[in-house]
Amino acid sequence: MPPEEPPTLTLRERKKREARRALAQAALRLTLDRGLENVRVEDIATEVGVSPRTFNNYFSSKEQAVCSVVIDRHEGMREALLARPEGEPLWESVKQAVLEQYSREGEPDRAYVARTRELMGQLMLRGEFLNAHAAVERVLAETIAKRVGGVDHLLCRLMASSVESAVRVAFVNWFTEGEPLLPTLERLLDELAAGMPTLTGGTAPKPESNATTPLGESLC
Amino acid sequence: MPPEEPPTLTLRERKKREARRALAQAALRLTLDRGLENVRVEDIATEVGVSPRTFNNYFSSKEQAVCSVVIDRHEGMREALLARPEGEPLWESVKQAVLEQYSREGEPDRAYVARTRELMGQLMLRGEFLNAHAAVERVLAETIAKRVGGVDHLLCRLMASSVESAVRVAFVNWFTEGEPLLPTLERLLDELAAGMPTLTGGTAPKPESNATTPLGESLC
DNA sequence: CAAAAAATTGCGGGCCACGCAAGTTTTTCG
DNA sequence: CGAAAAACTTGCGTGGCCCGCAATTTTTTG
Repeated sequence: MPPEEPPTLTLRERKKREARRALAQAALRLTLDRGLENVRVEDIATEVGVSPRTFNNYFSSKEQAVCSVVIDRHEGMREALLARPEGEPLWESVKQAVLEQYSREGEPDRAYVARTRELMGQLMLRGEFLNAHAAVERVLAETIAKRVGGVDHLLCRLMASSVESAVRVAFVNWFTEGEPLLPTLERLLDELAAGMPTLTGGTAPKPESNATTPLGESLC
Repeated sequence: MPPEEPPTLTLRERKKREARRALAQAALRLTLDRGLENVRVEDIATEVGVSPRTFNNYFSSKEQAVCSVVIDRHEGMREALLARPEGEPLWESVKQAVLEQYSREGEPDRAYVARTRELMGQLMLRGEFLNAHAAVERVLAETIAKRVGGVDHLLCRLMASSVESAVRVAFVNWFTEGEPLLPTLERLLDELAAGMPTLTGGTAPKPESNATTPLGESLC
């Protein structure tokens, strides 16, 4: 008998994950090469060596397969957030967790920038990409709730949702303007945490003492 | 010759708008009655008295037709925002504009709550609803940019995006918890404007002088 | 009123999602 | 171990959707 006894991972389970992963990757690769509309389900299935029908056992659409990469991101995000030290301010924790997650993936490949841009456009159009982000958002909200003691779910969802907004905006900015992702992301999260003083600078709704936003003028 | 000379609205144009509107409404009504999966394109077309092929001249999918109601909201939002007085603080303007728009539509029909919930579930699943929100978001960002002088587009997009986040969260809260929409919305927008002090209250990232957030304790 | 411009419609094709009923692989248990 | 059970894969067939194309009808224009 084999000495390896995987704790809770039956062989079946491993195979399933493997297949799913392979399908998602194939879908992404083919889409980056040819554009989404030139990839048939049959192509993806063939690439992995599996029947088209089987593809639909794992994903109910091409778009879903491509976006599953985005969805899987939630795991890393949750772990990163829960791993932050106890006493740290919430916004700082969230910021670091998000940055950590996105720096782990690295700035996307230079050669694929054009393709990725195209892909993003298509996925934005079809709603599937946004849908995927919504999934990440739910997990993030849960995690935030756990982090702060889980009282006001509404606010947790708001925070998660607006953080995802920042991510999306930064992403779009990256692939339309070519500016690096992480600095933009950091800046946007800081703005969020402060109620966007740079925009509202001259006419802050809750200035109290708006000594923190005099330099915002240069941009707005 | 007819004495009426519509300024820039040719007859053709009116018919098109009418048809589009009729199709969208039919799509929404049927979906609320039966659920999206039980509505075929053919049904919608028949309801309006038009060929199925024509439906696809106006909308490229059922989902798009249903969501066009959401998209049309952007018009009202833009006007409302641009109509706010000059000197008003930006967050206040945005808040009032959004509230105005959503109070104009009125709290949704009691009888349709259950149906609407179901519909939202389906539309959330298909990403089309989120897609529609993204469209509103783009217009909102533009409008905000115009409002503040249009310099930092990135921040404008962030603000628009997070405002839409608040709207979505309030909406979901409405149809899952049954709480009234407008008060929730107002509260969420206030929280956004202040960087969500209620959540981060005890551990604000940019306290400077955190004399503004002592009362947040009650919730968090 | 006639020619031009624009919309509607039917048809045909390609593709996609999924239910169903074999067939195959993995797991379980005596 | 070895057979029954459970889980996954696959082919087939169905219904549906989206869209290009070309013919027809409607509206506009001069």
